[in-house]
Amino acid sequence: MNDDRWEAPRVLLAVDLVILTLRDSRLHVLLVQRGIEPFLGAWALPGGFLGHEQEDILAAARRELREEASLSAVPHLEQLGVYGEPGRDPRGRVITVAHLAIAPRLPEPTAGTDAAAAGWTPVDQILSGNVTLAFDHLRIVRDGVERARSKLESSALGTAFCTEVFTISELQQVYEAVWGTPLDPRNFYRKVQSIPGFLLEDGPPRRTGNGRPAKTYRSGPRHDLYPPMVRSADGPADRGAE
Amino acid sequence: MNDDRWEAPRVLLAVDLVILTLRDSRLHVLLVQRGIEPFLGAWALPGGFLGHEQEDILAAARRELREEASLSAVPHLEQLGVYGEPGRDPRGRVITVAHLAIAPRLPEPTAGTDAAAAGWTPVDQILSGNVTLAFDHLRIVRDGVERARSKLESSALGTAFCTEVFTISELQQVYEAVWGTPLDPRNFYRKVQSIPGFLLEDGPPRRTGNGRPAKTYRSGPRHDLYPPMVRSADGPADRGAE
DNA sequence: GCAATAGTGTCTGTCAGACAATATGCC
DNA sequence: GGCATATTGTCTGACAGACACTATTGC
Repeated sequence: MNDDRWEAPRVLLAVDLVILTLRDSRLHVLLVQRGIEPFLGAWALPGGFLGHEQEDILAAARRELREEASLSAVPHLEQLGVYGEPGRDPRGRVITVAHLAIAPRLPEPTAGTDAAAAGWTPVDQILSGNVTLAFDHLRIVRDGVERARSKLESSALGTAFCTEVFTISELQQVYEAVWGTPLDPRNFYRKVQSIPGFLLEDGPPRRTGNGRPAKTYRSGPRHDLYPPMVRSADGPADRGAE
Repeated sequence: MNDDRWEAPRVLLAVDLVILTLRDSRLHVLLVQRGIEPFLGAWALPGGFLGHEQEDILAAARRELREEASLSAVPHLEQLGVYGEPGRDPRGRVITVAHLAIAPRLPEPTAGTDAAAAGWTPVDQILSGNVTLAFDHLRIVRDGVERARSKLESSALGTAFCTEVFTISELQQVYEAVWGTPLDPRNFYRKVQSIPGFLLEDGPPRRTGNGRPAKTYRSGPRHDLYPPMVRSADGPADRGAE
């Protein structure tokens, strides 16, 4: 750190949330319509400033999660990164710590204190540029989705999109929605079964809607998957070069 | 964001650097011995407060890299994460943005303005707890090393440890040192060759020390490796569960 | 029976790991 | 030649992707 006699600048610290969920087999993110300046009326990620000087950052994120998504039991929450370009906020130097939250299908949110409206928006709508976001929130959403995609490969994060008890085909729908790729149900079935500690069989081995009832599972103790799930590697072409 | 009339708290913003390099085939990290309170005399990561209110975070990290490691050409620098538990610094609420820097063998550093001493320390000395670090810097080093290990798999980061022109066995030493695993030279040779865009052949196909001269290469245009390098998967046992 | 979904078995190409064999330098 | 390192070739087991087939439900 630096010299003590020199006065270091202070900055405003915010947290923002990329809350992802699945609705009718598509990946959605929670957005709020801003009710205050700046960017009044624009869509933005839910978030807010640190509540008080001693509040923990993760605790602030959880608080916003409760306040803006009325969600008590937090399934998964992790730090995504810091976004703090000077000039990103006209109110002064604001540094925001973005967080990624994964949740099973949540109820339709209601507008909060600073938001004129709130709602689930399909992620592809945002990534394709059809919805414009305030601040640098487009980039944050992009980073959050990419993080979710890659964490699906190496961790049991996919189960966080599901209810506590789920079937393998439900889990498959999660992977298909987040990765945006169709998967072979039979190979998927074999794959997830072969990863030790990923899934635990649940009591009554039946349930479901139309055909043969499926066994039910719950998330196993292993959070880091080994061997990992791998994306089909179909497009080795368009992967980032340079 | 929140209500405008309410006064949001301000925090001190710092950057810290995990600068990794290879010295005699072992992974080292740059540490400085603190010359000021708090933790006077303790070893810590190089870093410092934001220079002025409008300084970009990455620019601040680059500045510290220059100042504390006397390094002009920055080979690789990326954000590692935010560390900001309340109480981690007695001077007040300090949020630090940790960065990961990878460099080829650097000269022995000299003590900077706030540092009584500076030096390269073997990473395993730190991870095994033989060296005690100030603040939460042990955790930051741990996260930085883990990030470097996993990025070696999916990106061309390994070449950032090498000089501009290098041989394949030199690159192999990088992988072995960072991963802490011996690798078969023949399979390694085939593997890196088979990844398109990873390596470019350099002009004079000769050089080296004792046996047959090796072809020389430089880093190719591809930064994301596909297919990825994979760690031998030897220990599926001790991977993190629960 | 038929439709629909769940779950199993088998084949095949690819690839990582083991390791033999060859090439090219220095002494 | 002898040693050391670089580079190529071959074999083998594991595994992902394709896909035929069986099982169990509702109608």
